[in-house]
Amino acid sequence: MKIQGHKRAPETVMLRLSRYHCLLGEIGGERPSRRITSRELADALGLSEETVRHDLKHVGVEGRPGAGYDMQELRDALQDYLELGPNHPFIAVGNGDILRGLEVTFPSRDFGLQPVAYFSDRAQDVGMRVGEIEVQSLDSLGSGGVIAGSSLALVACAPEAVDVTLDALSCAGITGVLMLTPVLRPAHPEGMGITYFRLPCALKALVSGPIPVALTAESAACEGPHGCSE
Amino acid sequence: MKIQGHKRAPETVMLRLSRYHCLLGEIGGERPSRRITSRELADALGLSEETVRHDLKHVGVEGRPGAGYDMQELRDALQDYLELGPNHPFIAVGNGDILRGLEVTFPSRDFGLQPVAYFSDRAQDVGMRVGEIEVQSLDSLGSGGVIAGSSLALVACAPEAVDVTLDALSCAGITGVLMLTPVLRPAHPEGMGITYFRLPCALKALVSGPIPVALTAESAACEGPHGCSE
DNA sequence: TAGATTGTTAATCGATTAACAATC
DNA sequence: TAGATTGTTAATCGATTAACAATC
Repeated sequence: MKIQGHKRAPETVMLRLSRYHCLLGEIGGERPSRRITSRELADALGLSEETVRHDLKHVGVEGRPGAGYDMQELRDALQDYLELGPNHPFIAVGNGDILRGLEVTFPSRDFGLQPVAYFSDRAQDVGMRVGEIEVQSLDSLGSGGVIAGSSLALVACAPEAVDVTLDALSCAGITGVLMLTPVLRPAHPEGMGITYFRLPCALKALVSGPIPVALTAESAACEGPHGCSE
Repeated sequence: MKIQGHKRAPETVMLRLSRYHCLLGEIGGERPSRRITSRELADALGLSEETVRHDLKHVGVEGRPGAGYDMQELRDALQDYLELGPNHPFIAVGNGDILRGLEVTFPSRDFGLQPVAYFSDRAQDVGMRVGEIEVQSLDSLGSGGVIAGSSLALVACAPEAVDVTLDALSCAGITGVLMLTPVLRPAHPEGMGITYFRLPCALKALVSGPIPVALTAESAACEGPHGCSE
């Protein structure tokens, strides 16, 4: 029942906006309140400063010529534009191992994201504790209705469980899914946005040489031999 | 010491080529040898048929007007162009949990990818078995030299360990890295191509509404309410 | 004021889509 | 031959880069 206010910027831009938001969260901790220029942002993320300014136009913050943008203001504006809460809730679906592993690999709270529930498709995982959270059965997700305030899910279940999972998530009111499980074309529940991270494809595309990129994803590379202690 | 033969197609195209390769691997098992049209490929992956034909031009396979492409020939050509072996080796770096979890979530062998070594940055994980593979210490990677025949790595270590990991991988001769750990700007060893999957950014970009996309990544979505048994 | 950086418009570049003739 | 689908060229679209005047 959420109303789409503004017209969203193109996907490419949305992705970069969230990178600015992540970056500001990181350096905001260091130097609390100061100004930051489009050049600084650009350098930090490997973009051009024009791109940054163009992107920022979308969110409607005003910079000060000669001085740059107010960090606090910029971060707030981004958060607003992205419709993010200060500790934005999300749920995750996957086997117990990957849920536990992700807590280390992806410390979501450091990025302003808060896991609020974990679900597994494996019976053996149910009841296990991962961090502060007790793993629930996928069935309880399907029947249980809406998960408190969350519309976001990270899915890393087994390939066989993808369709069931998406159905259950849809019923639970999830509208945005980040899919880590590699599937070619899952059944797309209506009203659900899915972003795919295709591990096998990204790996295959990497083989034939450096200088690869994925969008989610920007990347850099340099030719020449690497200097090792060998 | 690999020589770059052909000029690589643009990144977007490379990514789609690897999707075709994955798809052919999947349906190749079902119906062994037959022809497939650009329309079929396009429909299966949510692309336009013109895009498919353009992409396929890059790899240099010839289709037959009125009939389509020979599936076997196409798959071989893609494999060739992507410089993939039939069971292409890769290594993975991450904590024991995520390594074990990924075996389920991402059954790499089904996609023609073969994990040949696992490394962890946590002492407690060393010696543990994940599938057939014994987890080694990250240190042994740094000192050990080249890993048999592999130049590809999937990295899902802790954020603190990213720089160390990349250095070690570089020394071990790894030239392509798929980075799951979210880091803004890691030190890039020379000659290494890194693709980033930015979990926090992708999640944040998903919040403000359906119809998101990431490149790695295509996605679809529809407006309107979803039909649930509620 | 001078210096720096923004906001904005125009130019370039690349990728996708459309159109259609060539071909099996 | 007729039908279908490829290969290829042109048109469109969007995103990035460049240029520069406006402004703090």
